[in-house]
Parts: sequence; C-alpha cells; structure tokens
Amino acid sequence: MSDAPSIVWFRLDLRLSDNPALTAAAQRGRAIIPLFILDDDDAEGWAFGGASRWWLHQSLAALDADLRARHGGLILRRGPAQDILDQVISETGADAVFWNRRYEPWAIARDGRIKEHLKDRDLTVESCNGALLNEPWEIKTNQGGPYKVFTPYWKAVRATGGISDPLPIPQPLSTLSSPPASDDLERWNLRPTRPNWAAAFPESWTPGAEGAAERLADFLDDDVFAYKDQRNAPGKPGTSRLSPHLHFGEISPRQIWHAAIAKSLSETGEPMADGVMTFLSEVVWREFSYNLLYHFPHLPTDPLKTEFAAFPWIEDPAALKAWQTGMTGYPIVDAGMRELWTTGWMHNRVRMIAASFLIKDLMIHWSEGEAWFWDTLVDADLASNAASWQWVAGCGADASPYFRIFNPVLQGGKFDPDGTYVRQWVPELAGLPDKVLHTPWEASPLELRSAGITLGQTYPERIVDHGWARDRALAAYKALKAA
DNA sequence: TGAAATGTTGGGGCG
DNA sequence: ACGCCCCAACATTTC
Repeated sequence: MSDAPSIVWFRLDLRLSDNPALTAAAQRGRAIIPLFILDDDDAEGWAFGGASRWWLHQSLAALDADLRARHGGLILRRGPAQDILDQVISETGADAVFWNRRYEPWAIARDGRIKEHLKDRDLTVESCNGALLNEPWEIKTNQGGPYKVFTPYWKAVRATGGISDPLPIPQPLSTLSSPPASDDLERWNLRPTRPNWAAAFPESWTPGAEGAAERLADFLDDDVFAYKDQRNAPGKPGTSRLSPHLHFGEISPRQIWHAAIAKSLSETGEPMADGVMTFLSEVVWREFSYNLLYHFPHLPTDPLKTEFAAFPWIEDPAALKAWQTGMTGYPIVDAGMRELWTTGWMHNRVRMIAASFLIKDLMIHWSEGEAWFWDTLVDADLASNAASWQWVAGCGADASPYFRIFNPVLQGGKFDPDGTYVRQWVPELAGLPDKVLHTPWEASPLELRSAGITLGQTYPERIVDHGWARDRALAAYKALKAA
C-alpha cells in the first residue's frame, strides 16, 4: 500500500553483513535510507577521541563505497540526532526507523527519548542487537543479578546453547532514486591536519568491513592456534588486532564467533581448540565489559569499589606527560606508549604494564590513563576502556588485587626477551645488548657508549625507582584498607 | 592475566 | 664416612 521508505540509522555498526537493523528494514520491502548522524556533542564528555575520529572517517568512506556498489550511498548529517531524524523524515516521508543498540549510558538515554518521540509520531521503530553475542540483560546469575566475575560469566555464555548465525547482506538493497542531501565527509574534518599525527596509521590499518574480514581471515589462518602462547609477546604478530573493527561494528562478534569455531572444527575436529578457546574468551571479555557498563553505568567515572574514592592519588603533570609521551625511562613502558601514539593501538600485554605503571608506580588516577587512551586509541571503547582501567587499578569488578604490581623490568624480560618490541619503538636503545635492554641504567659505560646512549640526554633516566614506588603504593593500599 | 619475601629441600664442597 | 654449611632450585606465603 504505502511505499514510504525506511531509515536505517547507522551508528557503531558500520557494515552491511550481519546487520540486524539493516535486515529488518530490508524485509519491509521498501527503499531504505542509510543514515549516519554525527552527534557526539551529546555524549556527556565521551565524544569521539582524536584517533577514533580518524578511524571513523575511513570507516564511513568504506561503508559509503559498499553501499554505492549496490545502490545509493550513505547519507551524512551532523547535529542532535532527534532533530536530524525529524528532518530526514519530513524530507523523505519515511515512516520507519531501524537501528542497532548502543550501551553507553548517554546513548541509552538518548535512544529511549527518540524511540518514544518517534512512536508518538506513529512511526515504526525497531532496535536490534548488532554489537553483542548476548544482551547484558540476558546473562544472569542464579540469583538473577549481573555477573561481576569473569570466569562464571564466561561459563554462563558457553552454556547458553549457541550463538545465532550471522545474517547475510540483504538482497536486494534498494535506496531512493533521489536521496536526501548528504554532508560532505571531507568537510567534517575528522582527520588531523597540522600536525598530522595519524600519518603512519594507514601502515597499520585498513578500516572498513573488507579490511575487518581480511584481518579475521588472516588471523584464523596463521595465528589463532598459537594464540594462547603468542598473544603475550608484543614483538610477535600473535594477536588478532580486530579491536577497532569490532568497536566500529565493521565486523560483529557473531561473525567472529562462528568463523573461529568453523576454523577450529575444520583444522582439529574440536569446536574450540586451545588457542581458539582463549581467543573467544577475549571476545567475551568485551561482552563482560558491556555487561558491567550496562548494569553499573557510572563505570567510566566512579570506582566500583567505593572505598577507592578515598585513595591518595597524586597530581603530577610532569610525570603524566612523561608517561604519555613514552619518556618514563622504563623501556617496555615507553615502547608501548610510543606504539600507541604512532599507530593508535597498543599490544594488550603492554597496555597492562603501562597502566600498572601509571596507577601504581606513579600513583596517578586511573581516569587520567582512561582519558589518554580514549583520545589516542583507534579502538577506544567506553565499556572496555573503563572496565580495563578499573581492573588494573584494583577498584573494579573482578579486579586485579591492588598488590599485584607489575615490575616493568621483569615483564619486559619475560615477554620481550629478545627486545624486538623495545628496539622497534625505542630505537635509541637498539644498540644495547639484550641483557641490559630493559635496564639501561644498569648498562656499563662502555655498553652505553658503544650504543650511542647518554642517559638523561638521548634517553631519559627513570622517573621513579620501581622498588621505592612499589613500597609507596603498597603503603597507600594498606592505609586505604585500614581506613 | 605478579612480585618479593620467606621457607624447604637436596646436592656438593669441605673439614 | 659423616656432619655441617652454602646456596641453588623450587614451593609457599605475604603484600
């Protein structure tokens, strides 16, 4: 009867395959209007960070190209989402809006308001699950509450009896022959110009659904079966590097889940061979973080363990700056922070070491680290970022105990024993022999000279002594416990 | 998904 | 041959 089109409101689901909102819209048999709204001014302080904006630009361009290859392109608009939706509805006569859910507290509140508003206007509105294996309200303890410990959560996920199959790209995908106007992506200025700190990003990344699928296929072909052992070695390509693709929804956790299990079955006959099991548990760590964010919406700002509000954090802008710029004098920490700055990503093992150093050695508030990562990571994700920083600080759910303090020297020796990683990211130390690479302050004058190093000039002295800092942190923790 | 301190064990040098 | 000490190597506990 009516041929009014349907709006598919793309958010963090920048893909066509396994996109439940797109599929639901296509099933109406009307033309669709693929719409992206840049509205992150409303995000309560969690607007896209710099590195995320770089990625978003590429990812939007990729989605637009994918859509154009089938029919019309992506419509871009900027402004408050509800106003933009109203505008597009009045311009096109659309009578339905579809989207995949987001779980940030500000987004939940906004989407709820918009849903109510559109229903008041008698539009069809449907929200779908495009981002998670399980909705946060679906996995519950026997008491009916949310899980606060990972291991039982992971067990509960495996007991659910299966993850539904990914959806194909809907065919046909028809768009309006005269679509509404779109902003020019270039003019959103999402990418940095002067200085262009993202100059080297393209060497590391190919944003978009195609790049994501390739990354997954490569990982499943080469590395997943060794993942259990290799994932901790930052100098080796043992991790999937799917995090930014997952964050922007260029690939779905369902697609990863099924592809990994299919690969495991075909190679080993087991659905979850060792490395595959470990890899999927990491995907479920992401789910666990979303579970925490949903049930504890203050996760990004307040410690889950409330007694931590009294922790004697230290304000030290110079030390914070040294950490941010990779100039702490601890090679493994500095390597990580420079990898982050150069590529928009840091190896997970090194994230833990660098975070432990900021929180426990420098006693700087974890939210400073959270904010820096938010701005510099291409995979910056509110749930994962907040949950992980609280985990390291010891104030989160299922948190690392406070007395678990990483020793950057031992961690470096254990996980980067041949110095591949440190030499790549801290090239001024490359000439040191392995045995002192993680402890340049213990190198002999001859070793320093022949490596061309003058401590304090070509590479910094340690900004704190780890042994002393460890004692200070433990004392602060004991005081907190006693209070 | 630690590290450091403390405790225990056992082999070998030595009187 | 035997006991004693030293001290790795490993285990346990403590933070």
